[in-house]
Amino acid sequence: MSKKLSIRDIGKELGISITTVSFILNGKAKEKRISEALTEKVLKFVEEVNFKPNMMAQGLRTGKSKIICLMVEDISNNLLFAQVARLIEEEAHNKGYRIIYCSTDNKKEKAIELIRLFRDRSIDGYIITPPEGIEKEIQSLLDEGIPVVLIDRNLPLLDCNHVVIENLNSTYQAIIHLIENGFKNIAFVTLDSDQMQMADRLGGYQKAIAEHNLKPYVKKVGFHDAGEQNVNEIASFLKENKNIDAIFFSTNYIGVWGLQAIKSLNLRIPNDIAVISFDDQDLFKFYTPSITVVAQPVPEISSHIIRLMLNALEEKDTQIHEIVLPAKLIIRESSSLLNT
Amino acid sequence: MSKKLSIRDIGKELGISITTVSFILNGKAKEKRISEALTEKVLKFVEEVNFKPNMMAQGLRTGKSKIICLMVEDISNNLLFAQVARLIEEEAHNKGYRIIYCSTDNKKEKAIELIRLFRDRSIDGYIITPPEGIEKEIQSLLDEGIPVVLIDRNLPLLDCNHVVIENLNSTYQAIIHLIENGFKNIAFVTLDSDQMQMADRLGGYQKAIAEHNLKPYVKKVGFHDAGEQNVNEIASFLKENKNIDAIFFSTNYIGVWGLQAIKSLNLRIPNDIAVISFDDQDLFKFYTPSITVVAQPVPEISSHIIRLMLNALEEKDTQIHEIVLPAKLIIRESSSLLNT
DNA sequence: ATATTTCGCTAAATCGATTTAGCAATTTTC
DNA sequence: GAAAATTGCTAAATCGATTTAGCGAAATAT
Repeated sequence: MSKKLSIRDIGKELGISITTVSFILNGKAKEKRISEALTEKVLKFVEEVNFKPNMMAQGLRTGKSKIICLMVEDISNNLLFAQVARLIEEEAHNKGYRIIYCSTDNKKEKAIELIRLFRDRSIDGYIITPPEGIEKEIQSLLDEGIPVVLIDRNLPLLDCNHVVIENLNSTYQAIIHLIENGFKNIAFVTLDSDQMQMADRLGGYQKAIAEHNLKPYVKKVGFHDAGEQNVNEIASFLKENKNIDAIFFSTNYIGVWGLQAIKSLNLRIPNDIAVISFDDQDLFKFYTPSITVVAQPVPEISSHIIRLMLNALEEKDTQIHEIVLPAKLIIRESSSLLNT
Repeated sequence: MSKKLSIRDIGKELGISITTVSFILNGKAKEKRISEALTEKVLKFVEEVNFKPNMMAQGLRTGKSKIICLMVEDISNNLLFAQVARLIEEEAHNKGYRIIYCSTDNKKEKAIELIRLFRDRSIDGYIITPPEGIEKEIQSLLDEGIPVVLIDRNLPLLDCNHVVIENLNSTYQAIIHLIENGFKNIAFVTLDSDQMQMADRLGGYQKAIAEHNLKPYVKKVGFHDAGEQNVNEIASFLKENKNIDAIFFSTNYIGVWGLQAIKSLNLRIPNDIAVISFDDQDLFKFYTPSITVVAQPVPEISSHIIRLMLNALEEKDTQIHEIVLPAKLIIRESSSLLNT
């Protein structure tokens, strides 16, 4: 291949100034009163030689990198994040943006470090699943006018774009579903965390339980470095509360641990214990019996995320948007005795 | 926050030239005979004010973006890719590199388009799961001296770094395991594709079958846009070949389809049909019965990938490396009648 | 004591774009 | 027909780094 072209080469070749070329390429031909004839000539030539402006030079001059940072809990752990990554990718590319990713492991320190790392590198926008306690860092991004979209959970202290689901209500509906199917001693297993989305799911559970004068059974487990230990903890919890006849797992990986715990105790689903988990995945679909889930509308979530981000980047929309999407209860075999 | 510092500000503040600052920051103090006293003073000051050089300016001048492109089949589909993404992330960051990702859907045209898109934007290196037919594009990257590491599969026409697993031998071993457990009519379900890794897996199957004078049963299905159709095709295949007593699925998603097909026919695993799948995942671990798999050593794969890439980028190592790692047969309940 | 080398540092060019300020030529206004 | 406005374009500064070529002072050689 030949050496890379610059805007200077284009100007030289056509016998015009680089200023003119730049104006035309940036769609300012009209505004800058460049004749239509010349405009077309330049565009045609640029197309012909397949000229692409150097991003570094553009970035240096404009201060924009055309890069969006996708900061998730763990790109490999919760399928949700990889799916979002996949779904926002194409639209970003279409608008000339690239996406870098990084994983926080849901740790405050790591998230702060990553934000600091990237903000020195002129990232244009951030899509973040925020751990608790990074409000200050995010606020300072916002103060600089850098678009931020929080996803999966919100930071209530912050006035920031976010895309979340109806955690409280969808959990409430799921518990109601269990209650309507005759279950009385319904447990709720969640993370030991104050994250917004978790608090809301717990809230939905508590609301349903309180409304029906049932006894709450809440078990909190640690974060997911400790899979095996969490399986044991859930098993112990079930052994200590033998009257539990239904159980709700507040995330997909807790659901996986829970199924292991139930298997280890030789309990039958749903006869001995009914099961619902948050988040859908192959394992739940094809488990025997299949597991009822609260499924997040991943495509809708993703399209909202990227739309919010691109609109903010292109300054089409400077308002703050708080998007709350409904989740869907997908009823399978694990949550009703009638089905088996 | 205060405005962003530049190397010029540093120089002004300390009363020295920006040249000196640049030399020191680039570790060329010794080489350029800057006194130790000044070197330390500058480093201390830079640390104090937390100065970070502007990547755009550096990139413009040096032609390096400090960005690696991770081009996979589909970041959300095969967990393998998301895991690799996760595992290479940290080491790349440590060395000052960021990672952008994109998905080819295993389509030649899309891969070519993406490479063209990114090469105009000075990406320093590419980690690619190549679809067939993009040899020319990759060769032209190589010709420009841009490091490329192929992963998951190789392009045999190319002299290029790659990290793959022993597809042929590991499949061979898995089939031998079935044979040793007394299965005689062993089927192999794979993609309708000539990709290297698939060809090798088929080769391993054929070798084992031929060595034991067994009858081969090979079924090829389409790519994974058509999940339901593929389930049906596998089911039909099994109905047409009722004497099949064991089946090997050559990727994880084919494995998932296969399990659905087997379930739809009400066949019991392993009594009616033994099962082994390539690639491990939760579904196989926790399925009832648990599924024997050929598991890829994802951490080893990932560390080789990023090491090859970083060494090539830092020009520590200009040799081409062809890394072939062993995979591991994880024997579970689905592949032996003795276990049940 | 002078010529040469070494030391310690810097001025200025450069990468490739954007953008401000402004220049001739032409057209309009009165 | 002269002044004013518009048209169509460009020169040059700028973003913030790297890097080449080189300068004056001090150290060493002769």
